[in-house]
Amino acid sequence: MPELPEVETVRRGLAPSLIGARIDEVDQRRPDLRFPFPERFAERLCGARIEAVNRRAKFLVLPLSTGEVMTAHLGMTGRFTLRLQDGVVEPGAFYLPDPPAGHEHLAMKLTRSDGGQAELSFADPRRFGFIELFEPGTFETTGRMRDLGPEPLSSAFDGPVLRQALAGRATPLKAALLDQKTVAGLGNIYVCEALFRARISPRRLSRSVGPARAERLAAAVQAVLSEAIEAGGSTLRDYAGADGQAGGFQQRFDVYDREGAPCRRCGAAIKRIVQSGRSTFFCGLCQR
DNA sequence: CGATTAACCTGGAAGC
DNA sequence: TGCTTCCAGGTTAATC
Repeated sequence: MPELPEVETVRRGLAPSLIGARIDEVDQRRPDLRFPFPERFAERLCGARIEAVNRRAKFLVLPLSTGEVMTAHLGMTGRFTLRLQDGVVEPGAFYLPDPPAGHEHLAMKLTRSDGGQAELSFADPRRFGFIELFEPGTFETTGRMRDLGPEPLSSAFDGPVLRQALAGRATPLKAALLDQKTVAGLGNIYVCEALFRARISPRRLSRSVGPARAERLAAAVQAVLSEAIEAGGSTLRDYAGADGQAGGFQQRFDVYDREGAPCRRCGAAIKRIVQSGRSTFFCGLCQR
């Protein structure tokens, strides 16, 4: 389901109920998702409090009172559902309707910071998602986290940084931007949309991006991600925000899933090609 | 070494 | 109404 804006939307929805909550019970219903659950997973979580609900790239990041850090990646179809018990639902509290039957792989009982009870579950039909636990002090320097590129919406990302990350690479821009080492958090939708806004061809070789194009592209990445977050993400199939509401950004796609439709800028038909085994949508006239 | 492809899974939509 | 094929927001192991 998710690229950076969708994960950020989920983060914002979950945070009010999860921050300060204590994990009372963990019901792990299978040994693995995309990867095995962490060793002694339930044991390490029970009794811990969730100290913050953060995001890094497409990962939700939950620092715990034990010093360990839990991370969750939603893969393509992962979804968190929060059920609040009777009597503690407040106006504005959120609730997700039932997740896909038969695919709730994890459920945790929580006591919220206000004393109310809640259940947080993770459902994922395709099981491309995964949940990990980092021992104290090892988050950001271990495993998958270590190799992530800069956060696109942080001051660590700009035109020169992007140009440097692309320098010398023979791969098409589309593939380079999907690579989480180049910049962290983009996926198929927002790569297509950012390239359109920057008027750069997805087939252009990364090493041919000069200072001007790098500047346009970095700005386009930041603009499209910011606008998508503002709209609550994009809802195509499985994804809904933490409050169960569909995102709205899919209404504003310029190119993604618009094969044959007129380019909003020049009117030419939007093209679809396959790169790295995935669909790329672009305007063959506007994007060079 | 870097760059491309195949594989991991399920379900929904489209085609016959 | 089936049955088959294709496709999907991601990551990574294997292969060039």
